[in-house]
Amino acid sequence: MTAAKQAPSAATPRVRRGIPDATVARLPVYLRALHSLAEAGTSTVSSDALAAAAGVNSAKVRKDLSYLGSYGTRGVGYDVAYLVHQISRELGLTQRWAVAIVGIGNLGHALAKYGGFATRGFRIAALIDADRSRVGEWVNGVAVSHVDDMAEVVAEGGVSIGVIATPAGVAQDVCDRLVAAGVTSILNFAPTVLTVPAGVDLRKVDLSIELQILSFHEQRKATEGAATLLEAVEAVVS
Amino acid sequence: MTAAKQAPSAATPRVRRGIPDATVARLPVYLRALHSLAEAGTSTVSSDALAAAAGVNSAKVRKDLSYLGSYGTRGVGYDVAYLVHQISRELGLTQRWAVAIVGIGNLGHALAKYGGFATRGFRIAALIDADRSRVGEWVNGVAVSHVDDMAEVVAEGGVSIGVIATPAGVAQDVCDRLVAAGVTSILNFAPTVLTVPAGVDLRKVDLSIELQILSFHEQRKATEGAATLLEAVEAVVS
DNA sequence: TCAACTTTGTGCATGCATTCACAAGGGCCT
DNA sequence: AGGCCCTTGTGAATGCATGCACAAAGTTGA
Repeated sequence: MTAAKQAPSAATPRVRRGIPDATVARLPVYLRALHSLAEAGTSTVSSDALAAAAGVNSAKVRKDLSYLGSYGTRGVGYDVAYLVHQISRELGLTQRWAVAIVGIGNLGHALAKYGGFATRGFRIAALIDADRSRVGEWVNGVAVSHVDDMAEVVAEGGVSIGVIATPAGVAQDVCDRLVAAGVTSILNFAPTVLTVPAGVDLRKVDLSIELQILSFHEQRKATEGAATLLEAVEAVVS
Repeated sequence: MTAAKQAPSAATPRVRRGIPDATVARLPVYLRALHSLAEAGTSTVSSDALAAAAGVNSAKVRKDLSYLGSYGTRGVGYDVAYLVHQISRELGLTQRWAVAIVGIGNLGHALAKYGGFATRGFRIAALIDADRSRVGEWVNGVAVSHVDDMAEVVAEGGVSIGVIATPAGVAQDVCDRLVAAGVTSILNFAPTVLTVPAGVDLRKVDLSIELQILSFHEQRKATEGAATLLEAVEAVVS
């Protein structure tokens, strides 16, 4: 069989998955909106309605969904349940990923108790901390393990995703240990830049950066009145 | 004076601030790296070194910084202290913004105790919850107020930034109340799509979405071996 | 059966972001 | 003083994302 890329005329099932990052980032939003619609008893949804629920443009919804395949019906819309299934499958949520949370401070506690993980396809398989006085404590039905036992805990739990909620100073060390233990995806909450070997995915959530971005726009708004006035004057004068 | 845009030949100070969003999002990362460098006693840094510390490309650093002005010295690099000052000013961090956190559950507690806000230019001016049994509780030196008193608390504290850490169901209502009270920037942690009037900035942090994106890449990795093998075979055959 | 209506899927144009590559500029050493 | 070396700042090219606009396709009603 020749490569489908060069010969798309043949009725080959699909060329190859090349879903853009921006689309992947929006699929969970659609998924949540679809779950809401399903609970409300809606069985069919148009791209317009889904776009409104997800807070985006309807053309974007259609283009995003078209990357998954042609799952809509023209003149009708998309079947909610079927679309939930397809997006879940594409995101890999049909299996339950085991997650380890490292750093059981305020944020780690909050994450451990956060219901949103369990309800989607994630299972908190391990809680890990460096403080021995915290080891053995139970949070949300999971016992806290010591960081020195990370390798065993990760292996036993089949953990593939690690969440770092430690102070910045130890985050890279924790990250290295997670990778050494076999974790291949990391979500970092520590306010520091981490480096990981190729093949390991890394995402970061930085609370303080989000506020600083808001600060920028807030300041811009404060000076906006004067600035737009100035621009208007310049436009008239020139 | 004619508009500088049409006549850049004149020695006008600066055209007008048009800093790209992508650059604004990276400035806090540079700022943090620069703080580290300053603490380590470094007084001058090249775009290469800063890029390494921030985890990005050096061309990107130079282009980002060039939007702020020409603050570097050719052949030498950037003065760390001066750059910290310029970025802070650009981000509006020379003033302390007052922040209100709404929803003092696990996440709200964690945010209230998070030191990263206070050390950068933010002051937690109010903690707000709907649960009357929680009102009056002190968290990190701030008393919890009831949501019905939001307008007064926001006005007294001069709050311009609101953080929503409530359950999804009440997030839009809380958001509306914040806006009515005069808040013009909102950071939403609730897993739901919020709508705000024009003139109000909205950013969201969604823990579960981040995990789902990791899940996508994790699944892709799992099937990658087979896929690349298939592609290799196709390439040879064609 | 056919026409009118609705909604998908996508080609295309536009704009934004990234990255390369290099000229311009400034310090340092002889 | 002058040349060498280093680093910035930026034009230009490429790639990615967005959103318009419309043909293709399917449904509904007469």
